[in-house]
Amino acid sequence: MGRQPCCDKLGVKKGPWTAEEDKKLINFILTNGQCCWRAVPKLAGLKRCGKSCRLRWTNYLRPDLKRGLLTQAEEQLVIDLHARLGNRWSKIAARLPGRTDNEIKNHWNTHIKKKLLKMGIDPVTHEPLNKQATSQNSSTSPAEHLPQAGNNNNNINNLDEAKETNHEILNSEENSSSSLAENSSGEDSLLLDSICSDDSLYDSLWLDETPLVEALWDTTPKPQNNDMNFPPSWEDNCAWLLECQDFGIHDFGFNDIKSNALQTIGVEEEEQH
DNA sequence: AATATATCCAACCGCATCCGA
DNA sequence: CTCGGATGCGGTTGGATATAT
Repeated sequence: MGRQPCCDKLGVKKGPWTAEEDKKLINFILTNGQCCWRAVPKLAGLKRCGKSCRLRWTNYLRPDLKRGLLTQAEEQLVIDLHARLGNRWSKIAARLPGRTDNEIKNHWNTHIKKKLLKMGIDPVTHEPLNKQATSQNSSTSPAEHLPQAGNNNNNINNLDEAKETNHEILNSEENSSSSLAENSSGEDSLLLDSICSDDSLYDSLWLDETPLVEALWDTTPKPQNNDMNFPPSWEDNCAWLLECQDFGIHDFGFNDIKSNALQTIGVEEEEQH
């Protein structure tokens, strides 16, 4: 009854990844690209299910990942997008280059939610809490107001209002949290500013279209591509990845990521012995 | 210093969706 | 059109770490 679990085979490992496993997966993906995940464990010599490999790669090992806390601008963008998209973390993550849905989801649950509550804003509806108490009957989660295919006039019409609200949040945070402001890079601020000041771009953020900002970063396979083929966009644009396989990638700004990964591998290997 | 409690985040689980046969 | 396999997504869990008592 029901679907068989994908990882029910004996000998399929679960739990935290070891450095050795990371190494195998990194080497495999860098050499062969992201092909069908089901085949990856076997081909890479891993005793994991494909799902687990995909998750490990997309959430942790991918070289284009940013590390560390979300900047203020990113956080603000997450709030904006959450107000429109609800808990559609992958959609939100798609608008934040180098961030994963898991990361954003975790950050939302641990940081942003609390911040909004502290400020008297309901993190689900993005309405002021006291206002919500009076209009509880009609209020639902933002996701429920959302269009399935991006044509909800209410949302479009409310963009300015929502933008304003979110700018207020941003501004009040600037006053209350200098550390956040320090964390926010100039690039991020510019990114957010340009997005917020450009209505068409801002509107496009919550439509199911790849924004210009993201297009510059997008290294993921396009959906229409056959997964068995290494996506040309990824390979063509990231020839460096293949070069990175055997030597440093410090010239590309990803040095922290891979060297961290490999450092971690080294450290963990030492610890294990 | 020891213990309890809170917080964070990587990873898992199960359902939804996509897509080819 | 239907079915079944593969992948994607969002919710949840559990272990590690930080903080409070």
